[in-house]
Amino acid sequence: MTVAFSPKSDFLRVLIERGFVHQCSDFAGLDEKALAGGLTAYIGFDCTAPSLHVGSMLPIMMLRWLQKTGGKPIALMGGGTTRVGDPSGKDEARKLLTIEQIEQNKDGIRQVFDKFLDFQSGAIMIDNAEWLTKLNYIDFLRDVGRHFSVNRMMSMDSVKMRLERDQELSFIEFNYMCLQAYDFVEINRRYGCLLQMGGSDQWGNIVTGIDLGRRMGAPQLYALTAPLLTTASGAKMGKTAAGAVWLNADMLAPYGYWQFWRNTEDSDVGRFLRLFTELPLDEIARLEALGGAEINEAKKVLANEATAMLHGREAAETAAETARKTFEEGVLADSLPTVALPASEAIGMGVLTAFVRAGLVASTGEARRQIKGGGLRLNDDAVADERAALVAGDFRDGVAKLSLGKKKHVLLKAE
RNA sequence: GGGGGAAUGUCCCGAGCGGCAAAGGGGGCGGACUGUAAAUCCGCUGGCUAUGCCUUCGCAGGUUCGAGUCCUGCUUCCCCCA
Repeated sequence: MTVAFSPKSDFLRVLIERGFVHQCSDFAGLDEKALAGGLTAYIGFDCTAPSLHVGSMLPIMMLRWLQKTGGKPIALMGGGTTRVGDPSGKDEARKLLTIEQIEQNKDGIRQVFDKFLDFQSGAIMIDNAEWLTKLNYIDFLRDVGRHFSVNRMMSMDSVKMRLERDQELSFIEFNYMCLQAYDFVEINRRYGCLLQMGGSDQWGNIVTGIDLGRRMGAPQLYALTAPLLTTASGAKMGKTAAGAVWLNADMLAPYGYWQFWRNTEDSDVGRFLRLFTELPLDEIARLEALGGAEINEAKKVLANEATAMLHGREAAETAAETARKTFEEGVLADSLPTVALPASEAIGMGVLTAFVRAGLVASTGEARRQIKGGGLRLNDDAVADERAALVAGDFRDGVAKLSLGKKKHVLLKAE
């Protein structure tokens, strides 16, 4: 998406240059506010999982840039809205999370924000449970509900689509918009926040909030959305074979995170460097221009920078080194993911079981199939016999290397 | 309130004359080719202590040697009429 507007403020300039901007309710007006300094903006995050995943990196980076350009970022935890459970999507009797679970999730998510935002100097994290749970239905209807135009909500794309397709749109879901809109007004009232950002799918909700603000006498509010991120081949970002690409280290080790970025498609490298690193644009332009196999250098830079920001420079370097040894030298790197077993159990264990225990395959049946397809390797030799067992000699220095395909390696350690 | 449809492999979509571990796609995984890329081609895509055994077609019963398929009841969803 090319944005024609030429901003005067650093905030908008950086966001536009780097490709964060999809739509804005009023570029000129927002630019002015940003230029005046101290712009406060927020983004909402769900608390449905104990960690955010890469899909959330884009909004997180927007908050980070806001702070870097002199603004005040607010990370809003959806503790209140998560309690209702977002009903969008159709099937699934979705289980409601308990309040304790939500609190735990919040703790996990907070760890990530600590790395990207500076809470000592202005950034804040809030939870909409603080005000939403205290709402009284009658009061809410009287003071807030009357300002919502159902006509208008019916005309929103997300709603129209559902109606046209005869898909159910539950009352809760409809109310979700109202709560989210109310959040915006409430956050403005409490923190003087003028801007809500989010993914492009949030446009309708944000604009509803602006509308509500106007009717409730709030100052002019603004919306800014980021493009929905897909890879160049159209897949949604953030899912890989191993599952979601989590941001918390205890759910995905730095090595795995590094690998995720390293495996970026060629045509995504430049875009991702702009979005997910803070390298200067001319440097990125240089990296992006690399052709052929040289583009791999750009991918390494991307992986290093992105991992360093999340897990620290040291962890990034370790991951890079592990990858270098593993892929470029074919040497066994002792920092690969490791699964430890008692020696008594490990030696004599069937290969099928071993790969299951290492977490590379889900069942012995899958292991069998992978062997047929030549996908499993033990110490870099293809496993040919599914009945083979691990012997003491397989453990060099107590460690055997199990591989699935070319990229996934796990060390099995006999203790 | 009346009438007519629908629910399939625990990722999704979807075929399925009483012999079914169940067609076909998408997605995913693996192999070949490469550069840890893309594109392309090929294979795989219920579980297990495995020439066998066990569990799967909304739920519960029934008919049958044998049920995803036929019958009955129930649940949920959709459409038309009121």
